[in-house]
Amino acid sequence: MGSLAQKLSGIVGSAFESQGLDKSFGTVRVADRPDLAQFQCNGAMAASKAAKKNPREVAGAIVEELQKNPVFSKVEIAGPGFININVTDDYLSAYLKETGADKRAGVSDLGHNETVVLDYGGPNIAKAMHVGHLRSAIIGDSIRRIMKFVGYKTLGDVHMGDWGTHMGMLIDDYITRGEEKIVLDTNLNSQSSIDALMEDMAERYPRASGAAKENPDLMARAHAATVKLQNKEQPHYGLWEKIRDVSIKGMERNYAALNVFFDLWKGEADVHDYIAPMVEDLQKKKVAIESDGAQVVPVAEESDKKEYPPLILYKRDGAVMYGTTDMATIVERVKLYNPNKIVYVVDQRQGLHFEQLFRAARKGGLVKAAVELTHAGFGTMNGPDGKPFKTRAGGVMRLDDLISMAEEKAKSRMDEAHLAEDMPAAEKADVAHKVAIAAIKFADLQNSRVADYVFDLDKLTSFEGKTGPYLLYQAVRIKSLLRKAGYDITKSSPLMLADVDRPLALLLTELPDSIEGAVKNYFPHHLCDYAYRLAQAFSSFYGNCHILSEENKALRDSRLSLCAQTYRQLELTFGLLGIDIPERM
RNA sequence: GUACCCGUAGCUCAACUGGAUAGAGCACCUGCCUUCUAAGCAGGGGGUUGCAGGUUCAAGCCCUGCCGGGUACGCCA
Repeated sequence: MGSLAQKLSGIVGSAFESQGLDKSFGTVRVADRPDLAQFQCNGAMAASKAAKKNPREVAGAIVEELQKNPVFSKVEIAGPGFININVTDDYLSAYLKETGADKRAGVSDLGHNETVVLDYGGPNIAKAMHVGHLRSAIIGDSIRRIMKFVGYKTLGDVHMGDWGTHMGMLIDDYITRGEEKIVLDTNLNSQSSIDALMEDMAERYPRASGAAKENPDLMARAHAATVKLQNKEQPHYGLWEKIRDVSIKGMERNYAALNVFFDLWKGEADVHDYIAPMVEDLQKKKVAIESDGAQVVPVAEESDKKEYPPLILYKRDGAVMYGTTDMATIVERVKLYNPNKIVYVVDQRQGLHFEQLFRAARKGGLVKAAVELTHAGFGTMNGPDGKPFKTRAGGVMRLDDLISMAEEKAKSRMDEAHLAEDMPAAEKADVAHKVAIAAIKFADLQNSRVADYVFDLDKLTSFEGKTGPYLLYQAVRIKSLLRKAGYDITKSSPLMLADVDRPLALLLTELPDSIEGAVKNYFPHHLCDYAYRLAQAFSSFYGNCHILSEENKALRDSRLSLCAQTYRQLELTFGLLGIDIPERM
């Protein structure tokens, strides 16, 4: 179906065709000069070359054609050859009625049920989740929700880091100190028992890892332990299984708090059995060769402007690396799901790794040429000082600590504003939680994915301006209004558009553009921008006319209908961002 | 050293991939709560888009060269 601008593009495109010009020149967009028109088409200027006429002449012919069409209330030429367009209120109303009733809110089916695997987890099972996992989870989960909505079959995979040298270090430390019982005696049904092991690892892992870096003997032992683990030898493998089970419990808690969902709870270890046959195959194809005692896939190409190190499959000591498991994961995904796309939502700093991986995968014929492999990388989350985010003490902040801090801030801010005072404690805590998550997620998602961003807890919990809580507030306000009016939120009434209504009505036609823009480049921030503009347009509308006291019944119903549609769009958009709206606040 | 990313209002960020007068939020200033939730609304000041060239009807966006910041560059993930 598409946005209103897309529909108009079809009409204007036909007008270009009737002049013997390509219909793509007819692309219509929302005007960036609302004082001049509702929509604009810039194609006449681009088409003037092909037509060998001056731009205003081309535009003139198009305008003449369009003026015959009753959907337009105004079509005129401006400046060097812009075509400015207004539509009639009837046409606008009919569009809103149609999309308001549509299951997909007017968005076209872009996915065609194609399968896409999304990789946006990557927590390490040797330690508790920390802020470094936040962006991946938030952005990746949002992309998954968006793609699912536009018709893709989506599979989100947590893809745990559970098979590398770090596990060898940790497990070797338990064994050499004879402290295996700490792991093995952990009771999976007891939160305190789980916490105890997590705390033990939180102390042990950095110490073991630091010691191994200092001491080559320890590092050699860690590598040996890693090989034993990867060969599933005991007691290494048994310890590993328990650590993994305990860690998953912690991950589940964290991801549930963030309202981040995964279809697949897989890890590097799950693909272990694919590795040997895959490497054999690559060796047979001469794609994998020996180099410095390691087995590698060279990925450099003639035309390269920089150096591409090979992807290492087996290190000199025979252990595998993350490139190996990533390759094997592609093999598994192709075998089990046959995806059309695989999207990795991973820190931008791993860009080179993914270039190597994709080249090696294609060179080895692991995926068909038509399969899209994308690294949707993101920038660093910095603190207010502009450097990577740290605790006050300079350490890495745990994810659950960060969430509690945001909840505390949300709670105290609600108290200050005397909000939710009459609520039962449980509901109040739930609202504070939703406000905190909305604050964190919106602050992250509103920035362009590729850029670094500053995470300033004080700022994003100040609850003013372009923030998650502001958006929740507007949504809740609409809901409350509709409740008071006794107007069914799913209903729609015939629209009567006065000057105060029109900006909101026009904005409501843009939803498909913002969703499609978000899908195209895996950019959720386009959706944030739309949600914010919508909330603001509503707030302005709300301030400019008093709806409940409106005496003209038809106008009152029309406005309630606009409110309901605005709410439904906000709810949909927040849903795609992974943000929950409380009933009241 | 080589490659990639970034540089936009005092601060934090947008700009629908080349369109008209570069937009928001915070901060600052002026109004608005005895009517639907003021976490709000209406308005104001604030810019040589790092610098210099180039491409074209049109450049924050594309090309070249500088300046400044970040990141990555074989046996970690």
